[in-house]
Amino acid sequence: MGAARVPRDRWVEEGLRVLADGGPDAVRVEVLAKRLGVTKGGFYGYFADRDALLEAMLDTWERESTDGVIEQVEREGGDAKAKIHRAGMLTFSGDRLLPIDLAVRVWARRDEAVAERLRRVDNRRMDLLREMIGTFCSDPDEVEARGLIAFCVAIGHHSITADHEGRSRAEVLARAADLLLDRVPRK
Amino acid sequence: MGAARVPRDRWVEEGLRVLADGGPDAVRVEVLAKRLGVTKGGFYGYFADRDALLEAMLDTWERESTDGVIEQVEREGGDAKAKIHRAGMLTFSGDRLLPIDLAVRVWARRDEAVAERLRRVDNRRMDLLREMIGTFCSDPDEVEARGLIAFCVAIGHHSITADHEGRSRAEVLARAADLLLDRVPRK
DNA sequence: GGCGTTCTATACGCTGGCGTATAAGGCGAG
DNA sequence: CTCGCCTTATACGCCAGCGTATAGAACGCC
Repeated sequence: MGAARVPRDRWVEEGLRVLADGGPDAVRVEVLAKRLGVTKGGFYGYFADRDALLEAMLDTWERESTDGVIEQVEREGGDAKAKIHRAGMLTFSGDRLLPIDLAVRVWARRDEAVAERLRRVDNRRMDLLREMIGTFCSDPDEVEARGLIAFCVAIGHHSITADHEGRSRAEVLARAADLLLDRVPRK
Repeated sequence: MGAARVPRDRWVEEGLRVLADGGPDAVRVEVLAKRLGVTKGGFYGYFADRDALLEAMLDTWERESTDGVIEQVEREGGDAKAKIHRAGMLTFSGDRLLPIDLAVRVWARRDEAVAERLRRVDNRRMDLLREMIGTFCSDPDEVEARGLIAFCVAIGHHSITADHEGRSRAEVLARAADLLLDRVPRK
């Protein structure tokens, strides 16, 4: 037959796709096999068991979400607002990383090892936000508060289904970015 | 034997508990039965099938999250910031509603019927935020932006695992609330 | 073209979960 | 006390998914 010669990476990739819109419980070996047009025969040549696949998926996600995004943001320049916006776009737009991120967040609530990875990733993101916001805001407590708010909006707005009385979500978000990321006069 | 006489409500309640920390896939009839110290024998007297239970769970959640919270907020008084804070505490603190809310949000991403319910709930919450914020902010676009931000923070910060360089999460959130919910001079 | 490596197909036993059928138990009304 | 109803226990057939074993096909190298 076809003998698709499905390499290890494609199992991981397809696993992440299924994770993204079904959660970890949906990542079933035979389901992935069917989606790859193959039986599970070859799977156990790459992975000891299902858990090994989940580990590999998390490895890939962690690498892409941190080094991948940060490198790309630093490579191109721009001011703080531009960098934050670009990091947000890379991580939380696109159909790839965002749904995986949300799935991992839920997953972390019931798996300490996943929570540990997420903590590493989130801390690196907060570091970036702190640095960026620090360029236009001098009070460290306010920097922290704005950073957390920006982070919450970036990941939270995708889960909120409310409407905005005629405005588009993008319009409301643009206004929100202005409030958060532009210099504001002392109170 | 025991004849625990487990009523319909306890199946729903236990279902919500399991949903909260395992997602809809974890809501298994026999798992609930074991947790209730009973076999699944009686389950099919109350519910046609597993889906009927999930429906009932969503009914209960929707009612508690909207009318329940809103009534309680309006009953006691207070200014806008106090009301928002109280609504936030009722919905997103406590160990009951918050985890269910997060689980439903993820669930909604792959089930249109759930998404529809969530939209109803979120819109009622946004209505409340709009009304409250409108008491100290006159620009409707800014009201909308602040409302969305507050909503995002309320549900999002629970999923973010970053640390804050010595500060506690509560301290950072308090500062964030100041930024969002206090009157700020015109730019 | 042969040969080993690498991936694939198929079949198996096992567990857990669904929904049904049937029998047995407790409880309240009379 | 007894009858009938309501709930539970048990047993069943079914299917999906895991992990293993074994044999066959394709490709790369010589």
